[in-house]
Amino acid sequence: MDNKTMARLLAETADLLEIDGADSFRIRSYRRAADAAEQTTVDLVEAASDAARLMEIDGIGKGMAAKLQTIAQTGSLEQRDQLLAKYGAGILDLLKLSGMGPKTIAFLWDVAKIANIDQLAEAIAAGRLNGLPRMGAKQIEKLRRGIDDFRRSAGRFRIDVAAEEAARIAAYLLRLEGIDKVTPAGSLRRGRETVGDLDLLATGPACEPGHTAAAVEHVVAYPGIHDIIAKGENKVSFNLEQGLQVDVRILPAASCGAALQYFTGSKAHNVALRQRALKLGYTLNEWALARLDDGSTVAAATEEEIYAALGMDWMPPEMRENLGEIDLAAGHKLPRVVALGDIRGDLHMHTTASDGRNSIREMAEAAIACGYRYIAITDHSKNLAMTGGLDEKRVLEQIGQVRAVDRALHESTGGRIRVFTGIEVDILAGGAIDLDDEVLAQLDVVIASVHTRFEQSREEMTERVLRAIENPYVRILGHPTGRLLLHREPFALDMAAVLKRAAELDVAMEHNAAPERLDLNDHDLRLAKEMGCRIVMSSDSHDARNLGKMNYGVMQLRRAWLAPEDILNTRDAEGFLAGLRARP
DNA sequence: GCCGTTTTCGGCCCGACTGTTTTCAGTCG
Repeated sequence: MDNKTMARLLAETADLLEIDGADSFRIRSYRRAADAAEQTTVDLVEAASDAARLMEIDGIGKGMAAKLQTIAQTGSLEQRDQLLAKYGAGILDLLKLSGMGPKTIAFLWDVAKIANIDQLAEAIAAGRLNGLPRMGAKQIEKLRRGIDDFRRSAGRFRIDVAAEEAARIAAYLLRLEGIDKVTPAGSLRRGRETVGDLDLLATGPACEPGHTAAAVEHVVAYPGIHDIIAKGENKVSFNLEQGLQVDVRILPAASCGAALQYFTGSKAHNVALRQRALKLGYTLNEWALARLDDGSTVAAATEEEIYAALGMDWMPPEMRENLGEIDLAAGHKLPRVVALGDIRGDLHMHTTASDGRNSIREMAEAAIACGYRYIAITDHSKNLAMTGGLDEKRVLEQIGQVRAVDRALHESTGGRIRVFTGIEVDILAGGAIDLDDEVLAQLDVVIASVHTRFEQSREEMTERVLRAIENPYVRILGHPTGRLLLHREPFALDMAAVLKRAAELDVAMEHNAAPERLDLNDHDLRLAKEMGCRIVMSSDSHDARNLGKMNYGVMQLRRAWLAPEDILNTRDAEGFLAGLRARP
């Protein structure tokens, strides 16, 4: 049991209590405790032996400490179990549907005993929701669309979630003497936003042919396994508790490169590569690149050798989608794609002034530790009231604070870092911005983001965003598609029109590296480049610890073949500011 | 259920937007 799981149990209890109509402040306490459990660096299971230690954590009181102890001991929580027994496990899925909140769920359970998504879909199809209070045609249509969205994403996992699982399993596998290396392959390695299953390649003395029994037994003993799908001499497949399927392949070191290449894919890339191999008189499979005539191995131990034997340069996994990379690699003309180390500044982050967890100075110091040369502090503006967003007066105060930190750090670190002032303003109906222009004029970076989801037509949504970026002080369009991965479809937005206008107005597009967002997808990013749109990579950190975590976002940029020069914040501070739209 | 006290109970982030209303409940951030 890790902190994350404990946090999940508390959060689910909060959801269930909310559906059950419990006191809203008590529910908030569970949410706070769940957040605290997820954020804390204290190992909760270890600390559970001493309630006082748990209570030192902000948001954990006497009651929560006792509950955490129970979870640590029994792996479960009574309130949650009872409510799940009452409503069924599927009730929590309903909460994931767009437009479905606890009140609606409770209501539908009361009047129609709807307890999961299938029952809701069935009730809609049978017209049993028609005529119910607050259930008009539009509301029902919204729920129907929510179900479609949910089902489309079912079975896929966000890349960061999958990567964490992969790391956990890898750490476990490496505990066996004789497994030296575990490498993730598949869509995880290619940097897809979501992955359907995990491919892990294990090598080492215990993975050599004829000696894999101990390794196989070690794999099947992994504690997180829900059920085992297949178990052979060099492959074990299983499902994890959360439904993620994992294939662990046990491979001889000699075939490592061939296997890595083969299982990384993509399928289309591999098909094209095998065709090329055949033309050259070779055959390529997961064991080796071999000669067709006598079957002798040409290359197998590393990917580089295999690509080289095929007359090609090695390429990053993100590029392997058969979109022209094979010919380019054969002609030694692969473009250099951006890497994490190219990013020199982070332009979107929050502090305790709104909903962040750290001060301006702490963010700046964390940025230095990441090797960044500049950051911008961009708290929420007043319209996002629940985050404690800043009004005009507080923005002006914060500008002073940021400048002071900038000066102080400039002196103490010898110009190691620049701290820019900024704000993340909200785009209101009609494209209005929720802060006065006179205040915006004083900020280095103004990010305009759409936060609220509107059930508006594509035309109206697009118009709204186009209006917003016409504001002369808006320099970056944030959350351009407003999507949250796996939860919601992106806003219906004419991205081509938005990108074109942004390019004309010199407004940069933000590619938000937060893995739940990754605001622009592969297609949008390619389009942005085509349109000559400036792109800014940012972390949207609410915690200093997330500041350097742009790896998934950068993988996305690489998938779109973007070069360092396509990204504004690969430049130095002056170059970055100069690349942004000029302030009037 | 947590917190901070005026130390034993009262306060706890709130504004925009939608749909179904006809004055507001529910969802979202």
